[in-house]
Amino acid sequence: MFKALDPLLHNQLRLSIMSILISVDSAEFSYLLDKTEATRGNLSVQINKLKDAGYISVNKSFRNNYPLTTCKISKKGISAFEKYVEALSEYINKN
Amino acid sequence: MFKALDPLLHNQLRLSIMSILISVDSAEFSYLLDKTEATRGNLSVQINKLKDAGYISVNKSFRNNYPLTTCKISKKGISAFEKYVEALSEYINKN
DNA sequence: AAAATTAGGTTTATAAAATAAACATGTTTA
DNA sequence: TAAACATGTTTATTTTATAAACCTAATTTT
Repeated sequence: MFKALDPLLHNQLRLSIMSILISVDSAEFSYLLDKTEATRGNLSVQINKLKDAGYISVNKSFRNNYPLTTCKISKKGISAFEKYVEALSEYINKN
Repeated sequence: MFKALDPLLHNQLRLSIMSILISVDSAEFSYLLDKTEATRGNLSVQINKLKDAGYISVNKSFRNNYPLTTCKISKKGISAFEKYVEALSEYINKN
């Protein structure tokens, strides 16, 4: 009756990250920090979980001598997100 | 930017329970067990959390000599559910 | 030029939550 | 009357989320 909800997406911070990434080309760590209002530690952990799942790719470089981490959603991430939204609609569309 | 997601509702089993209860007058423990496919232990725990939050009321009686637990969503539960759905739509409506 | 502060994260330790397994209590059936 | 069933509850374990502490290097302040 109820489809499973991808546990990786069914978390507020990770869902926020994915929600942002799905509507931009890519986003910097600081941008995600600002938009999600998470702590740096938590953001770092959740970014890595999404990366490990292959839902996003993470690029590390330097800008003005400072480390710069940039995230981008992957095809797999997009389809997981879409699937999650579809599954969820089963729960919340009280038909 | 992102509204908080009521942690009580942001759980697959509790959300399933609420999703069922919002569309029926009341539901028995066994019915919820069947529809959610949860274990009895997990269902029991989550029902109690929803009850403690005032999102549902729980009635205990007997039928054919066996215990019978019946659940019903409350006004508070309905509005929490609606609020949750609204908050969630912020995350998943990639506008 | 040392000390303090900022930038940009990561790692680790703790707290909270989810879940299954074990238990409880009574009932029915072989 | 012993085994199996019905209906949950409690407890113990595993998983997860999160914040605090830490790290490295760059920059600013005194």
